[in-house]
Amino acid sequence: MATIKDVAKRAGVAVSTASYALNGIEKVSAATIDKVLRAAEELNYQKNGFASDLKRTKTNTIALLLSDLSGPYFSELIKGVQEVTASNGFDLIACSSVGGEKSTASKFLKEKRVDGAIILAQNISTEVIRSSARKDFPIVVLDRKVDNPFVIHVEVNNRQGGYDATEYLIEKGHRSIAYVSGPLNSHDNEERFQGYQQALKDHKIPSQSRLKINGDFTREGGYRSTKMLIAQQNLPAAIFYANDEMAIGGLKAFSEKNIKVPDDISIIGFDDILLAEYVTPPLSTVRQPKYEAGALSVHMIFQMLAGEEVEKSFNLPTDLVERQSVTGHERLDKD
Amino acid sequence: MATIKDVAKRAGVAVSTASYALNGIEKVSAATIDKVLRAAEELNYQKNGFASDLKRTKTNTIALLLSDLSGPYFSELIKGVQEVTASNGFDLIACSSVGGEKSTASKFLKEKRVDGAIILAQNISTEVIRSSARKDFPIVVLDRKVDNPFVIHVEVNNRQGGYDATEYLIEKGHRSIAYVSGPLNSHDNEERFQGYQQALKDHKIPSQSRLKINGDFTREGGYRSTKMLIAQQNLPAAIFYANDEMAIGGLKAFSEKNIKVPDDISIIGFDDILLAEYVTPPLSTVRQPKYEAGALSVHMIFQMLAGEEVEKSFNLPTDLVERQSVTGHERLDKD
DNA sequence: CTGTTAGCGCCTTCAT
DNA sequence: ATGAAGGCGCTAACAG
Repeated sequence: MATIKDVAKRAGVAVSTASYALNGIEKVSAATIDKVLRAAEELNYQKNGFASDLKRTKTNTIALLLSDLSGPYFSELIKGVQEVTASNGFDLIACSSVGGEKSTASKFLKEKRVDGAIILAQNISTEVIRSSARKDFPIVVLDRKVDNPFVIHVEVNNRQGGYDATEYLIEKGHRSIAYVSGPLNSHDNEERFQGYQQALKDHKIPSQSRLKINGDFTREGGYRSTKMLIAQQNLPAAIFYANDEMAIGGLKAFSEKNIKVPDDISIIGFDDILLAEYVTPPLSTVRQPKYEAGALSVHMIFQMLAGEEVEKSFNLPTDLVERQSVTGHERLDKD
Repeated sequence: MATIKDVAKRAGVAVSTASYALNGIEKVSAATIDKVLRAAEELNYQKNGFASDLKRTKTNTIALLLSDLSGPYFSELIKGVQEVTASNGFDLIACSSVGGEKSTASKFLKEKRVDGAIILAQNISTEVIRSSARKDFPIVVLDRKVDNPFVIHVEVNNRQGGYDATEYLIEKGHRSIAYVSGPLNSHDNEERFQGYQQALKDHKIPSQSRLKINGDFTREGGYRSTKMLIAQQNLPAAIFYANDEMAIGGLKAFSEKNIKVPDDISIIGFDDILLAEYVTPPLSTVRQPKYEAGALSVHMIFQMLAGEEVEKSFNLPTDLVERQSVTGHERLDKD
């Protein structure tokens, strides 16, 4: 591989001159630029990005660290991040944190291979984040709290979202409402659950522990939980699934048992993933402002990078989207 | 930021010793390792990834260059790539090529910031790919042909897939079959179209140019094309959409005009995206082995990296997946 | 087992 | 306008 040295030699100039010419710095004559460019062309010269970054101590790229690159869930978020990043002339790379501590994502964090990072990946330890963030390496976290002046929190208001979903069900006349939860260590899940509890309480509906059941945020988990609920012979009037994936799993369980949604039971999800609109019946859910979250995150990174004083915590509102998985008719409740 | 020098000084050893200790190279005593690690800990030392890569001239990471990170279409492909990459102890980063020549993706290619790359991004020029690939930087392309001994082609047999889809429609008794195409400059589209034409020919069905219409691979495009077809008052018995997105757009157009699929018209797509199973009616389509393509791609990169002699071109078979958008009853055809 | 040292390829100050 | 030279932080001979 040709280096800048080779180019300089071939063009018959000093390395520094070649560097100037290559980087378009106004210090060399047109003739020299021409010579250098031609030499570079002939040698098929490509600059070595690392050497350059090392010298500049700046990469002009930010990283998006995701627990799973292939998750369709991230689509909108990525779009938000991507657009803002590009419009600021920065590069964006995405990497996955499968593998936990030794994942690519952790490595990028620890080795400061980028100028800033946005994290949505449970399996990266808070400790790593805390010890990596610093003035010239701001980090935005979307799924937790980290105690460090250089990390910014962008959250959606999961609690309010959970509250709204539950209250919506209540207002439709349902009183026994189950909650199919995500993993217990999930902050998001916890918040949604708090909202659910609060809504129940505000409407003077006693919460029953048998109606809280774990679905692990997966479609499979939602399917299993729903089957259990069905097996209990005492179906609630409505179910609030802590995310859409689980709700879709639930839909499958119901359809297998020939239980009609929403005629026999009302269900609502959370997230508003792409699929929600296409399942049968179309799933009512709580939309998360994912695009906005992504865009805001990058925005904050740039502000931090510019040394500006910024808000450290953001809370984005959710929207209830009504489709057809909830009805207004209360079914006969036996409890 | 603390450097290895600081660590060495604090531990009271030479830099090389610190380096050995930090990298777990069997050359230092346990006591020294301990001293160094402690010093590193105290200084909150993090290695500078660039310096390290620069020195090693090896990054242990491969890049996946996609035209759009947020496309749900890539999900399975990414999964295949990710798993194989991880199981080989390499890192994976994904980046987008929005922005064309000056995109992050192009930059990664040109500046050799990774050890190998997998490309599925129309808007990266073949020229850049050709001039970047070399012995220590193998590239696999999923969407074109590039003339360079260090680029490998992994293709899905689009032609056969197009043929199969068309023949399937023919066997179901349909004779007037429209083709809603993708962008004309798309290699994939062209192949699918060839397959379509060939099947028609083999079954002695004349192809009519009015039945070929451009849908641009987008849902919107499929919607528009379908409306045009409907407006012509002379609907074909079946439509082969060159991808699922367009077919889903078509479904919308039909439902608006109250035309029943598959009773009034049969349609088939291509890709088998996640949604295909969930639309109404579930879409029959041609599945692309995306996971396999991803896995195979990385695999080939590793082989190249290991200096092995390898096959330069692969052609993966497609599967026809029957769902409910095609019927066996031919409708009355007027042409 | 530990220390000295020479670069990796590039950028950039300083001198010419 | 151009050239010489000193690092950026790290690794890996080589010497002890």
